[in-house]
Amino acid sequence: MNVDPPSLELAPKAKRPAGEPCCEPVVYPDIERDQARRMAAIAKALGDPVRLQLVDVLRTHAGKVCVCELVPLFDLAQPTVSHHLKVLRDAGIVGSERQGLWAYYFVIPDALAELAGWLG
Amino acid sequence: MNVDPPSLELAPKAKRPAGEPCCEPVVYPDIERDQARRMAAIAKALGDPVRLQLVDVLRTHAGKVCVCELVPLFDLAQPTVSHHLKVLRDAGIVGSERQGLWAYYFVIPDALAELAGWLG
DNA sequence: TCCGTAAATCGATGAATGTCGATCCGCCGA
DNA sequence: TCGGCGGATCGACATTCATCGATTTACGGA
Repeated sequence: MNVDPPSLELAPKAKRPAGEPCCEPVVYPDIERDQARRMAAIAKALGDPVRLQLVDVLRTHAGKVCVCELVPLFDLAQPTVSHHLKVLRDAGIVGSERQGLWAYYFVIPDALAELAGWLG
Repeated sequence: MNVDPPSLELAPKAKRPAGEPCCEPVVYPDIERDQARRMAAIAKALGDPVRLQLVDVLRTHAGKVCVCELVPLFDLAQPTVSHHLKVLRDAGIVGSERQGLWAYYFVIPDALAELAGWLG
């Protein structure tokens, strides 16, 4: 668990006199910042237990699921669940479709692919 | 992109008279709720572009990285970066180690494994 | 012992978030 | 045409969050 590597190239080679920077700055390409913003937005939407369970249910039952099935899963008021679904929709994770009185939600394929790939 | 499945088993079989529930409730085991809480906590910690980039840098440079290398990567004050590192540490994603004046951070192996596995 | 430096902590502040009740909108059956 | 239902939206509220400047802590060099 606790690693103890000799010292990586970016770390200070040894003790230096104070007053000088301990190491050369790490460059971080701006291109990856956009990717980081996208993935962080997805992670943020998943960063709530209710929303993560909503996505889990939607993924488990591949296909569309009626909102009236999702609300009783949680000890929350209906507007609250609707709000969480909207957050997931705005993040591009789920989509919705109305059929008469009922509304159905489904996971958008590949919406989580980038984050999943980054996580390994 | 836009699926159009016939109708999954959990959806109402057909149009029903209003006043009756449109479908039987989906059961969601309480055991998975704990897992959802854990993964949501991880996702929440990653749900900020700065923190996600911090983890990315730490993962790219396998090993320990000095805080003094991380701060200039962002247009943020040093206490702000320190705060984000604390959030990641509290979430169990990274660990820290002091060596003299400097502090080194590293990614804790398998900290992201559960979320990564769930994402597929 | 004293000073300078790296990093963490504190306190404040403005913005975002989760939750709810009340209300509104669309669609259906009567 | 009307009433009822599912679901979305609105407004309010308390809480959390991201950020900063100022301060504190810990360590090393002189």
